[in-house]
Amino acid sequence: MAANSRVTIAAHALAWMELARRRGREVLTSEEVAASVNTNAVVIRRSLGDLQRAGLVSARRGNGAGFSLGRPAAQITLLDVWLAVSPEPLLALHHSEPNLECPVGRGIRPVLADLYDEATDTFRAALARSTVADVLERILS
Amino acid sequence: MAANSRVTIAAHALAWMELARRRGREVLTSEEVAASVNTNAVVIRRSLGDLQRAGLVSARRGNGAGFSLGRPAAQITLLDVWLAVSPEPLLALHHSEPNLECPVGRGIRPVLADLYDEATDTFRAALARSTVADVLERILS
DNA sequence: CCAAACGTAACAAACTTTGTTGCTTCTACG
DNA sequence: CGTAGAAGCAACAAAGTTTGTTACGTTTGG
Repeated sequence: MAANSRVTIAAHALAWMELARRRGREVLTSEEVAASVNTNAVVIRRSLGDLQRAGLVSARRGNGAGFSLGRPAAQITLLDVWLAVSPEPLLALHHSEPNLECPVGRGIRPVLADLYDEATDTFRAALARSTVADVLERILS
Repeated sequence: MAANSRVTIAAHALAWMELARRRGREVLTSEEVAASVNTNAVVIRRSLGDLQRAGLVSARRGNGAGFSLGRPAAQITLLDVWLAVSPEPLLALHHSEPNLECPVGRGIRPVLADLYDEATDTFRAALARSTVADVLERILS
């Protein structure tokens, strides 16, 4: 249960919302999304809450309410999704400070942080190349 | 404590071993490495054990034993380190199977797996561009 | 033989993730 | 204007990781 499946859950929800939209259902409840993802509705509300904070979906409350896409699926990249739901860096530095009396302990953190950032940037760029619409297209083809 | 600091610990250990080597100390004990990283010697033995299994370091046991680099620091990339210590994928799929009666639930997993693999490959390629020797150079400069 | 150091198992503490329940808040609609 | 339906949210448990720690076996140079 270690790794992050939040991007997967969120991307699944968005693709399903887009498919429903094409079928004429603009708004879905968390229950309906949860049925496709096969999880609890609260888990979906939490995930879609993250996406809402990032503007990727909008939520209406009250009777007959639910979630809808905040903008066209072709304008939501997987990078947008990742940024919305994934607060953790891909690689972490030491969590207890290294020994500063050692030259390596003293100097290694900015060096690694820099290299990790570079690698993370290429990862992000790759995610930015696919949209929710692309994902749905590939699912349906 | 969520994210992976194993690459950091291992890279720190390797850079320190290389610096010690240049100073004439070919072999370091786990205690000596632990002192620089500022952690427990058993943690270092676990980490260097992973690296040893990947051929990046060698360990000698018995009296006067310790760890030494398995090949030149300029030939150990951060990708080698990552592969040696990081079994987890960067992004995970659903851990409970999605609803297979929904088109999205049925088709999304290979699509996402493919996209995640692409992004992970660029991440790996970025890590492959730096070696332990590069890291040490940047620390010392 | 024996001392030094790796190898490894076992365990606790802290933390995350997911799932779940229960309650509150909002709002469209009759 | 009340009510039902649905999001929002807090709290909690179960399971899993990570890190640190102790303890003990295993190896080997001298």
